Amino acid sequence: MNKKDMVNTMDCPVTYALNMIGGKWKIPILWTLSQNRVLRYNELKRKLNGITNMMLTQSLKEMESCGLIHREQYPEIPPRVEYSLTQAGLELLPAIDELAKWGARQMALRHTGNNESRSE
Amino acid sequence: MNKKDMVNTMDCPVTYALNMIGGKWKIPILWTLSQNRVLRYNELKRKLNGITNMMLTQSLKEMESCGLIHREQYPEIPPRVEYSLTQAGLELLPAIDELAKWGARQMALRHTGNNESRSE
DNA sequence: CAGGATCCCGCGGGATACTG
DNA sequence: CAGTATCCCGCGGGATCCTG
Repeated sequence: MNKKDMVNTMDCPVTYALNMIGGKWKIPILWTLSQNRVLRYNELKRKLNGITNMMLTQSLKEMESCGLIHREQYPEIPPRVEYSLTQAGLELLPAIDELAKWGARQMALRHTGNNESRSE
Repeated sequence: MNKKDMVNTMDCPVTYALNMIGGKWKIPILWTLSQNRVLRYNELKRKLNGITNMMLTQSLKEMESCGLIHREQYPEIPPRVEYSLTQAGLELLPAIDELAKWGARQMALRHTGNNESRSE
């Protein structure tokens, strides 16, 4: 997520964070990597159903240069590249977990039929 | 955030959540409302520097129909409309807070010069 | 296997003007 | 004051093919 979405990066840590993990695939990638300590390129691709090479490569690169993801390349043939979360990436998980818990609660309320309550 | 970004809504609560709060302005709006119990349309607009009427109105509508935001309209003249967070909206704040804390930490590390550490 | 290069389209979202 | 209505552009991201 660059340029036009860099709204108030400087004044808001939330926006700053979203600039790193925004976009269609980054959170799914983080999530997938959090459930499998380390994954190869094609493993990751298979688990992220529907992602294209371009988007996967690009997302990984951006998150790598943000320090969220670690890329380990082995000089073998055929090539083998393994991706994992860095410390910063791991520290992001609690936030994503909170989101997940909230989402799960909302989904539950949805088909319980119970929603819409006021705060005042 | 609709259509093309509805990736795996059904299988992932995180994606489900992001479908509600995705887009350029929704989190800033939630954030702003969380710091001012209740705000009128133009107050909100002034605090969200740079947002257009269209985006503000549209974001508010979507979040209202998601049950995140409560809209109270007073039959006065000139019109007066007040926005506040619903219970569901309030419950979202911990997640946003986690993001904020993480973002703040990263920003700090940034100009400390210290970044990039491995998880393994 | 792990990507790179190109082409292309849709829609998210900005600017501007108007209204009850 | 609190929105609507229109026009328009850019880029996020898909599809497809190519390569070390």
